[in-house]
Amino acid sequence: MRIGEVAEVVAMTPKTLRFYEEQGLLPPARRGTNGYRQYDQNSVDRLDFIARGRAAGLSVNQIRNILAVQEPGRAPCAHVRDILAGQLAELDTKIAELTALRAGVAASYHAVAAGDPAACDQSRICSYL
Amino acid sequence: MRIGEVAEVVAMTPKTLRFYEEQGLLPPARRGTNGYRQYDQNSVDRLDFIARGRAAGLSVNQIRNILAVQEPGRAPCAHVRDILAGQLAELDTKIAELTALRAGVAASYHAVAAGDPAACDQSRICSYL
DNA sequence: CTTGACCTTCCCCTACAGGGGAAGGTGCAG
DNA sequence: CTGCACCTTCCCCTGTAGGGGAAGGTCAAG
Repeated sequence: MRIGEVAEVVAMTPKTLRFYEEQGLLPPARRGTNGYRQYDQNSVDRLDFIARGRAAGLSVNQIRNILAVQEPGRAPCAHVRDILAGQLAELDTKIAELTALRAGVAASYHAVAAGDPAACDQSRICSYL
Repeated sequence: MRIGEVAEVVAMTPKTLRFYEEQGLLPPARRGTNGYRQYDQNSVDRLDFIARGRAAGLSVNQIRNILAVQEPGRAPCAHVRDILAGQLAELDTKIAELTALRAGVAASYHAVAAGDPAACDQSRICSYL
């Protein structure tokens, strides 16, 4: 398959596939006599895997780490599990921080909303923040 | 206070303070006769607010929107309230997105953790992601 | 034969949030 | 007076995840 066909199958662009190859997420593609990259079902599977990782919020770097561990030896799943656990912890922290900030903004909002609009209009200055 | 002192107090660098000023998060600093920027407790308070926002994952742009509301002499309270409401909605959306992503990652994590390591070894790609 | 669609490499561009370091001015201590 | 730490502006660099478009090669069809 040519790069454009594969790209369409996996819902990416040729640019993205070349980028992933350059970044080491794909092995250097075989080339035809014309120099065109040639792909097969293996490539599609790998790209689908990459797409799932991206959808799970993993960075290209994290995915490369996962893929690199597959090559030599064993236990890629344990590695994947650890990376996902880290991802969960990161998300939990971020959610907690955002929730705290939301509370702060909500407090400001209620202070403003509870203020007397007349006083505000008079001074043209919002004094409730 | 000089820029370096303030930077240390708020655990940032002088570079960052100049960057925030350039980006409109800080008003253009007063200057001494020598051209040095001069800061006061107001600046520190504002920078602390910015730091909390950044720590919560808000972009400089979002923080600027929040801070623009606090500029005195500008907007009536109704407008202030609306902008804060917009910020709240944005935060809610972001929290919801992160929460959904967390659920997806958690599902993948449990699938991997519950998976058979043998099956993992067989396929070149972790089949549980 | 030529057109159009595809492919190749190459370099630059985006937004984000600053960091590095140069070249030059300032202020205080020894 | 000199050294050093600090400040100023200026421009370029980093990493992320690609996108835009140029210049040129290739292939199938009309």
